[in-house]
Amino acid sequence: MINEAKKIELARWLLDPDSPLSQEGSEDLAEVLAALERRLEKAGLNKVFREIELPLVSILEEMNQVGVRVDPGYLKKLSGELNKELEKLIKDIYKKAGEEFNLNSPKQLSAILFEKLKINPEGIPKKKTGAYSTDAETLSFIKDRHPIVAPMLRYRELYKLQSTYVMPLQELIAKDGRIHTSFIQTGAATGRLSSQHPNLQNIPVTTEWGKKIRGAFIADKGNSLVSLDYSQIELRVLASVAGDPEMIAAFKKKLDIHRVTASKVFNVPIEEVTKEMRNLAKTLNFGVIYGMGPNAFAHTGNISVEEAKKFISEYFSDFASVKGWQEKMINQAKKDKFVVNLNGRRRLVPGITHPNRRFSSEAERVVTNMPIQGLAADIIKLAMIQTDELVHKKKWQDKVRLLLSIHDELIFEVSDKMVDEVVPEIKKVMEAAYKLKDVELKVDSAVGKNWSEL
DNA sequence: CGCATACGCGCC
DNA sequence: AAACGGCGCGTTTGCG
Repeated sequence: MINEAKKIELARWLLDPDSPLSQEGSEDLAEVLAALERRLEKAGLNKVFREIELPLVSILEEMNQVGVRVDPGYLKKLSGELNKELEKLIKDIYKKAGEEFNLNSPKQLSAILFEKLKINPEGIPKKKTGAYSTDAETLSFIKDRHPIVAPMLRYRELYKLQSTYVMPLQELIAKDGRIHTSFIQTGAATGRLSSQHPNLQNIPVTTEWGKKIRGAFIADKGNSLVSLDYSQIELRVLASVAGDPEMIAAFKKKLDIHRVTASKVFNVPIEEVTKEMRNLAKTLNFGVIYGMGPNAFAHTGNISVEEAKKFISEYFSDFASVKGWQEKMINQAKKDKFVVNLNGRRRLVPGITHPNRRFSSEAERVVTNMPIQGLAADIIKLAMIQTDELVHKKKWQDKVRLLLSIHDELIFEVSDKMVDEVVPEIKKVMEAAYKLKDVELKVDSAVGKNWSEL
């Protein structure tokens, strides 16, 4: 049974997912809930409430309670290795700076780099406090201007891993040897889940040292970790909701979507798409989902603003339905002051008619992004519910446990003996969790003894 | 002193 | 000047 306070929280969040949810209220809960349920009904949110959010409550509680096993000895060793590396870097940086300073202070670092060491600040943006930026992008940009920069970048990378992951994770291992995150159902305005204390949705994956952290997350004895992730779920959702024939055809033919985009915007046959062209197309594909403008695209893609404009306009002529869909969504939102996804999940966008372009543009990006991100979120939630039903139907409760939900992937802990039988079944359920018009869902899976093997 | 903000950065 | 959607978290800094 779900208590009334929880239902009220969910109902309020569905009605206005951006508003902060302060619990409290000694009123008559039943009465408050009844009123909210009438509002949900009127807003077309009944289905999302009853068929997605309510069934998810107990699943999330179970996940939070189960937790994921972490190897404390492994983390301790990793921490020692990181410290050793950090020591070396700190010495080197102090020597090259000619003095000691707080390496974790962007303000002090900025003073060392651009005042004391007189590094040429040309082309370097200033932050709002007036100091030159020292973020990773800036440092990479000036790497050749002074030998202090490379070790500083390295320090940043390793210190981040140490302070955000390796140290805190050790503290958070419970008596059962596992880390218990809290998945927050009302944590994201698009309908996604969030994860806190710790956040297990942003465990490093990119760098070599980052991957090592994933190695600390292990399966129980006699079990394996299994990940199942939706392939290109947001682009598939976009293709479907925009009804774009070119994108739909690409997915039907099981082509690499970024290569297809590259082939179209560069006007070359698909075999002639280079890595660079594909990379730019990938940036473009994601940029469209995020509502990226020419400025941001030029920046990310490392091209001129003029070129960026050309690529974007080429993209929208190649995928005209995407443009048409975005305009339709924006026009509707201007009338309604809210946007809904295919399941009726909504987000209020009062800023859509704001006279200041900065605010109206921001609202427009929300309007074109939320229906995509929010439908993808619905799909993974339905997958959680339906895989849970599968596990119960098959009486696999003791053999298959859902541990993590990371936006487009689910991670299970599965008894070794059951892996071969279970994985194809879960995959099947996930791929059928939601019927997207004209586009199939595709799920990839991986099995390992720890998270870094997945 | 605690707290909010700025900055930076990890993930999808 | 300006930066593209959604998050959570560690550290520094300045404010009350």
